[in-house]
Amino acid sequence: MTDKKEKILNAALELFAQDGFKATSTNKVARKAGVSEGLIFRHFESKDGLLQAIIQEGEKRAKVLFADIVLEHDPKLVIEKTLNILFNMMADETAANFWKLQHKIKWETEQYGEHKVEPLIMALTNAFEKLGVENPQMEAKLFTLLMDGLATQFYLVKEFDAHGIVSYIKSKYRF
Amino acid sequence: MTDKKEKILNAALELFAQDGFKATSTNKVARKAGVSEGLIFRHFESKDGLLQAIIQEGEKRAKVLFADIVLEHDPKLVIEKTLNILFNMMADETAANFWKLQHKIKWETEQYGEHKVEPLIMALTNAFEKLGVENPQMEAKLFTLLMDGLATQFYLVKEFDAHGIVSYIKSKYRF
DNA sequence: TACATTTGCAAGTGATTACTCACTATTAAA
DNA sequence: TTTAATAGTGAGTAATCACTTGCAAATGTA
Repeated sequence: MTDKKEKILNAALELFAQDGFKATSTNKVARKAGVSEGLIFRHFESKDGLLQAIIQEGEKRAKVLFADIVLEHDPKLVIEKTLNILFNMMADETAANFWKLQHKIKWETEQYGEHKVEPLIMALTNAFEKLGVENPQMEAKLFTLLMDGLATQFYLVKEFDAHGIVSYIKSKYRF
Repeated sequence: MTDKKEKILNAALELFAQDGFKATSTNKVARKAGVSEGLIFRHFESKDGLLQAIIQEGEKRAKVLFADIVLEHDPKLVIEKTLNILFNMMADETAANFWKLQHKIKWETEQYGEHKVEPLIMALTNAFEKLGVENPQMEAKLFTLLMDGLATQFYLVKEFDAHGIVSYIKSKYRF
């Protein structure tokens, strides 16, 4: 990975997350990265290729994030850690852009990527079962619904009180 | 409202909801509507004006939908009717496109439109209070979170079991 | 009828789009 | 040191973009 290639990725990530994929021109990306426009196509073939590279990196990060949860034995911690994903998304500006883009792009491409969430649903189902919940699978699905709503409002609602809501949810799920 | 003006609105609604606002060219809209491209600008001034016209129509529909809930006295019915909004969004193809666009456009413009949801949150808060919930305001906010998650998965997850999830939620909120 | 307004179209406009191409600079093995 | 591959540039390209203009047809109104 050359220096300029990484600069392209970073610039693209920020612009795609801010303005959207379609609304961001390759010219803009090149200027922000301090690079000739042609270099984008040398490295990524097409504008879509550039997006795919960013999304792939996102999948990697998601796997790392989910792995810690899937391996967790304590059901209460599975739930808590899942909710903490939201705070992980706020960690720093790069991370924030990263996850914002992942959510944003879902609506632009209309692809949710069910397979990515599947292991998380399994882990949650297992956790709820251990906790004696009547319908653990439904409860797990409901929980992912909540996470989606959380992300939506976190990114789109001004002055959204993430900490307040999350700690309220945690108190509700404290068995 | 002339016949052709309405055809433009319908074509634009469908295309914007399917492919997104930025990704849809005025040329495409005109061709789908069976109309000259110039006519779009005669009636709506700009591409953005066309979008605004559609969104305004959406706000009207939202008001009608919410009014029925806000005026409801029975707290259980407030909750049930709120959840039923999802089924209202599935009523017919036009309605589906309408609400899909409203959700999609949130991410493209990054504006959630808090003020629109405010009366619904008030109604829900009131309902939860009547039902003796400890923290009715938080519970109401949590409920809108759920509704956002519901919409997200309804539009983006293939084979999403809307009826199953909604009836599960209803059973959870049956006090 | 006469006149004014609205509705509509076809053929433009300059700007911007994603992408290509011919070429040079740098790096790294042989 | 020669050779080959990779990294990088800058000036193109045709196509598409939102939008304008001039003029004709339809419609309302007195």
